[in-house]
Amino acid sequence: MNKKSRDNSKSPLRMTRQRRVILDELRKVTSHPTADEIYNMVRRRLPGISLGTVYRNLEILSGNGMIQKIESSGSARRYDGNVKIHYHVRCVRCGRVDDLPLSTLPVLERAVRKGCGYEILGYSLEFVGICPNCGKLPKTKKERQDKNGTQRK
Amino acid sequence: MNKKSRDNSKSPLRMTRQRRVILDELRKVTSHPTADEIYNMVRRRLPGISLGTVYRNLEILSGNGMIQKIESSGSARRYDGNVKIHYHVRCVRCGRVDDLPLSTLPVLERAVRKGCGYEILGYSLEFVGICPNCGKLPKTKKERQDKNGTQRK
DNA sequence: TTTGGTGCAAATTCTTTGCATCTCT
DNA sequence: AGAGATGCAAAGAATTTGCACCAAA
Repeated sequence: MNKKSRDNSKSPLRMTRQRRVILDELRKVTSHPTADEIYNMVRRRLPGISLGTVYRNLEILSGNGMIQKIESSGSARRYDGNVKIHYHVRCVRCGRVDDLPLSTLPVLERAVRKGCGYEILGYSLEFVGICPNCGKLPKTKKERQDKNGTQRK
Repeated sequence: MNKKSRDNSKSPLRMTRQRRVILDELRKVTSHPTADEIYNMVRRRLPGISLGTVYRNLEILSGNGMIQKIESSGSARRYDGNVKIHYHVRCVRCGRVDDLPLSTLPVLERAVRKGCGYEILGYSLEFVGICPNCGKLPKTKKERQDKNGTQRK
């Protein structure tokens, strides 16, 4: 984790065709695709690419701050070509992730830095809800069963 | 799996020995164990229990609001016997999760409910940092490579 | 009794890796 | 040239599930 600015022990990022196309495809959409979805998007342009390469590149690109990893509620990891700080809502039914029009948020970290013993690096915040599409559908079997689920709020 | 309060279509939760012991063990600790760790804790009392049963019960218990699921940063799911609302810090190095002495937090949801199209159910918030133990150790190989990582803050 | 629960093992899903071969810079 | 990247396939880790038998209520 760190810095391009201060780490000169690293070679520069090599821009292979695969890497360029992955980055390009990811920047074209706002759908926060999973690795597999990206694989399929990229495959239209580079039929021979492998899923492993997609995973490796997503890891490298996010490691370099060129894309953003969105990992949370137990489901498949998603990626975001938009690196600016912003927040997401995840649909508990279909897993879809959307951006939130939330400009600023209170500095949560300050409240935490006091005596918890950890060196706080940041926080991850994600809203959960039901997307417009799923809102129209009846509840899933699992939801009917679930009285409470992961505690939220 | 389900309702006690408002859903009368469901049978009440049957308290099997396995379920009772899992709940009991989980309530004894504050370490936010993973399913596998819970499996090992429970096994000391019920040597014949299977991991599948542990998973099934953790799912049912959290579905009934009797325990809390903590799922986030891509690593193994963890469980918390403390159902009261509180927040966690996760160590980015060792994955350990601790409670945070954070009393209240601003009502984040209000800011979001406006036009995002979702029916907001809540949010999940987790702090990330380096725990006291890991703070003493040198960086991992992975950390040295990672110039940025999942965007946070 | 009867309905849900259990143990076991196999199956899934998502992600990572070893290795021989290529290819950017 | 040579570090780093790729494709392929196999390996992993975490979690879920089918099924025949068992046990709470």
